[in-house]
Amino acid sequence: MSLAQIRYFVAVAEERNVGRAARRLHVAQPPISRQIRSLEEELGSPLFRRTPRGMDLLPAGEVFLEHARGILVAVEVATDATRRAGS
Amino acid sequence: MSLAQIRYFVAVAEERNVGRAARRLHVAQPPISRQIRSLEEELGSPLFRRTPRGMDLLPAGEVFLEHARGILVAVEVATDATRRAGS
DNA sequence: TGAGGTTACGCCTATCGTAATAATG
DNA sequence: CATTATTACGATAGGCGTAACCTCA
Repeated sequence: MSLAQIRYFVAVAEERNVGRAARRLHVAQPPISRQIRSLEEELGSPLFRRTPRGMDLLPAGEVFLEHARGILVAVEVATDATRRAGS
Repeated sequence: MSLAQIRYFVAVAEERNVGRAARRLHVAQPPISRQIRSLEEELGSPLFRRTPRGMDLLPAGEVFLEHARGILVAVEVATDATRRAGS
């Protein structure tokens, strides 16, 4: 698992659409699609249901989403606190 | 910043020695040394003081260490909770 | 049949390991 | 001068983007 995968996941979960997530993150769709699949494989279960209109969060995805947001915030907090401590 | 960098950092901080951290993580010393330096550059300040006997945590390093442990735990918790939810 | 997700494929960057080098008490 | 960290360097793997393809209401 990587922080990029977590960021991609959160964007897709919030946009419910890979293409919009890609534009928001300034990357192409395929990297997002691949990283989401890789994350699902690592976690052992699908996080989204694919529909012709986009991506619907499954229950496992909802669980991961809450934790994922916390991880990204924790990284920011760690960065800021360390930068402050180093000045 | 990557989760690998955070794991490398925690190992070095706990072992106070790059070589021991490397053995513990089953990688060679140079990757650890490089990733620590890269992390320090990203955070804008050194995290360790280099001595001929190893690595001493600086104040900024102590700050980062506490946050870093929390991030790694959060990743584990997120993984376990999601695996459970998907079963 | 159109909107959106996925696969194929080639490139390119990042990371690794081995070996050589530096630094310091 | 021994111990430890770092730099050099070549090899490999992982990630990205473009283009082609699939899927389903």
